[in-house]
Amino acid sequence: MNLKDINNSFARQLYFETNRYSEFMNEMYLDEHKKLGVGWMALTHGHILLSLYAIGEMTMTEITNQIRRKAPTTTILVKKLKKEGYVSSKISTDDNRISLIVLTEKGKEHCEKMEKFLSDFAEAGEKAVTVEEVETVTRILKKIRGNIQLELKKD
Amino acid sequence: MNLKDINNSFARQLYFETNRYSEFMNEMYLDEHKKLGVGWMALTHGHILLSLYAIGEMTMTEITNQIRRKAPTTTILVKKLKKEGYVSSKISTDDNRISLIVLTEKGKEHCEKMEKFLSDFAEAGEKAVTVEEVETVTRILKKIRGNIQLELKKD
DNA sequence: GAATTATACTTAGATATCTAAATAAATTAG
DNA sequence: CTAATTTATTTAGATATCTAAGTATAATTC
Repeated sequence: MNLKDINNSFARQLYFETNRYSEFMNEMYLDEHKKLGVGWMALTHGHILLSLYAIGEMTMTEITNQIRRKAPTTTILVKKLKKEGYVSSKISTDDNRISLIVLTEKGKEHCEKMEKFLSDFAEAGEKAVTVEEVETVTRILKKIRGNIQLELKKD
Repeated sequence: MNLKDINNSFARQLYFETNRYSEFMNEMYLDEHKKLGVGWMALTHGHILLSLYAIGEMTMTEITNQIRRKAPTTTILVKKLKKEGYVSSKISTDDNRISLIVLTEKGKEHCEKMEKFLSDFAEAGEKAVTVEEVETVTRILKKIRGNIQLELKKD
């Protein structure tokens, strides 16, 4: 297989397409943040706030898992959110190592403002594709990941 | 639509799945770079080298388009690659603003080493999925992007 | 119950990435 | 032909992200 073929390979084509989708989601969120006057807020900050809104109080480790980043990233992002007044923290009474993070009023208000956008966003998605189509995409992407991993581990 | 539904919406599910795919590709590349003793080399550095290998001489702007990053990022990445001896540059004789970037011997050797990996990678992908499946994924992701953009632009 | 190991989180340091502004050369317009 | 605009690239400054190492507390083991 030559370089040109490699560049046009299925794996690569799907990589470009999945990247484009991720970037698209990112842009839509950032545009909305700008509209709400919080242009400094990255997608991940928003993700933390919305998780807290949905789930309630969370530990740093739980947030880390939710946003699928490493622990130091969470430290920095939560510090920023605290500085801007969107969250507050307290030490767990059960375990002094654990910080419990909660939304402030300002944080809740932000999430309420985002809800309309998110809802419209989600509904536009539901209209565009069916549950079968989502499953198809998921299945195919998983299959190619699985197979590549399997084949490359042979050696 | 409530928050829980939003979080489980098609758009969001696909976002998680596409992210997982991108991250998977990233990890596989980085593992290979580590194996080749170039752990410092990010996916994008590799992308630049392989584009130069496939296309030959490129300007900074052309590289910027290839890697789909902004111009200052290209400056930094190419500077690093130059410092490490993988590329060299010269000013265009036609237009003094333009830098032409080429692979050095070391850069070519790196790409040759990567070729086996990329080829195995691509072939594992070809075995896993069909052209129809790739088209299906592409079509569905495009459709949902297009529809969300359309619906949200109404206001 | 002292010593070891595990867990939760932060700090330090590096870097890929961005936007905005600067530089410098080429092109266009009046 | 000079002035304004466009184009190619870099510099400056910020930040989200990472790994590795540090700190402090809790749990386990001998």
